[in-house]
Amino acid sequence: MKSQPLIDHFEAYLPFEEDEKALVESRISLLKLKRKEKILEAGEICLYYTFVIKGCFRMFITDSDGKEHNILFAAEGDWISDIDSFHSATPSQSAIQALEPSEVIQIAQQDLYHLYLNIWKLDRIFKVVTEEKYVEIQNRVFQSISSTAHQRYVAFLKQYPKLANRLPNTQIASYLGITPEFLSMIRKDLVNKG
Amino acid sequence: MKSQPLIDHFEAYLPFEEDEKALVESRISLLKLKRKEKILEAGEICLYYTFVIKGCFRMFITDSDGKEHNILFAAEGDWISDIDSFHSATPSQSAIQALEPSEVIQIAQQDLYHLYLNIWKLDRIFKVVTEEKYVEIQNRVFQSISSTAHQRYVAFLKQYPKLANRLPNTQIASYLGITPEFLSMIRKDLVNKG
DNA sequence: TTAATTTCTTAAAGTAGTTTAAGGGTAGAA
DNA sequence: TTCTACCCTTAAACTACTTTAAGAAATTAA
Repeated sequence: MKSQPLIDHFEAYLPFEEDEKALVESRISLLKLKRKEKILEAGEICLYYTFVIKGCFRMFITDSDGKEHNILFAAEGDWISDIDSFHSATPSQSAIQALEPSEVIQIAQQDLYHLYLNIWKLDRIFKVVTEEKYVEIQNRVFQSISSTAHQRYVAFLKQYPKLANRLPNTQIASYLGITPEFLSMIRKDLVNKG
Repeated sequence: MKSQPLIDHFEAYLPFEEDEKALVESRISLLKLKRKEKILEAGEICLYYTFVIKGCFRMFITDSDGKEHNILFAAEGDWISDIDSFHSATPSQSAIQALEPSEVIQIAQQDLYHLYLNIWKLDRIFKVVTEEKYVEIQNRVFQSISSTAHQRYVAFLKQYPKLANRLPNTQIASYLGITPEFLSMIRKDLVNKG
């Protein structure tokens, strides 16, 4: 059943009946992506909530000088979408791109709303999922506002030890809000001074 | 009825029955605060979801050098709480303080959970409220990551024209992530160059 | 109304992080 | 296997923002 990874995810919050599982199964689609493929381009409307089964994605924005800035990463078991664009049906400011060959489950807007109306549990589950995502991004604001780049890099290593090994430093630098060159100097300092 | 402003807020999303209103009424409390009074200290567990009826609050963190950094503001009709601390019952990293004499409605954790169990609409409403808060903080990350302080100040003025007049520049500078001195120079530049 | 406190501004010196440039390393594609 | 595109590092010059200091203006408390 193609929705099994998603059902497992939901059942980590609340148990599901068979008819509920079947309804979910009927309203999702599976997608495979190559490295660098995008599931959302800046300026498009975000039409899907995307659940990562395998692989890794980045959400990023491009500033007025054409520079890309990573907002967040999503790996196995994470949701990724531009919530603003998805719900308001306005063009997205951000883009979402696979950093590795990846597999995802997608739910289109009208299907998600249909599921919300027919499975009350999903209101509760997505309330909690959104709260968790809120906490994640709030902690990102805490760090980016109150720490030096050096402290932020050390914190990133602690918080995402797996991602730190999977991602190229250019992507990490973009997430930390610094240049790859400056990250290089930080790494050098860390080796020298412990 | 002390819960009227909150009921009005809820009914902007979905209509409520009389018994639902009565249940809400029985599970909330009203609180008045003086300027500078805190509803949450850093290190405490956030015990309440707080809805602002009148006045204005800031949520801020204190870094290792003792400097305060504003994360967000909340005025009439906004919710404010440390969602992480509230749900995980762990000490809050942030503090919440009134910037003006204020009036709020508070819901304690166990009361909110009781309401969730008895009024299904609240799962949906708080899912949407949290999505809205997520979008707000995501836009903050977009700006803080991809703009100069000058651009961020101009964007702040456009986005929060009412707050810009109500708040002292020290609070705005802390939100923008710059010193009040540098904000002063930005304001001077704006007057000179348009 | 007065005193106390906070707020705003200016300016000079200092620093964290950027830019530019250039050489060497590494992985995916053909 | 070789090419090509990307990735990592170093270093010098540069810039956006901070720090410190100090005086004037505005708010708040008494």
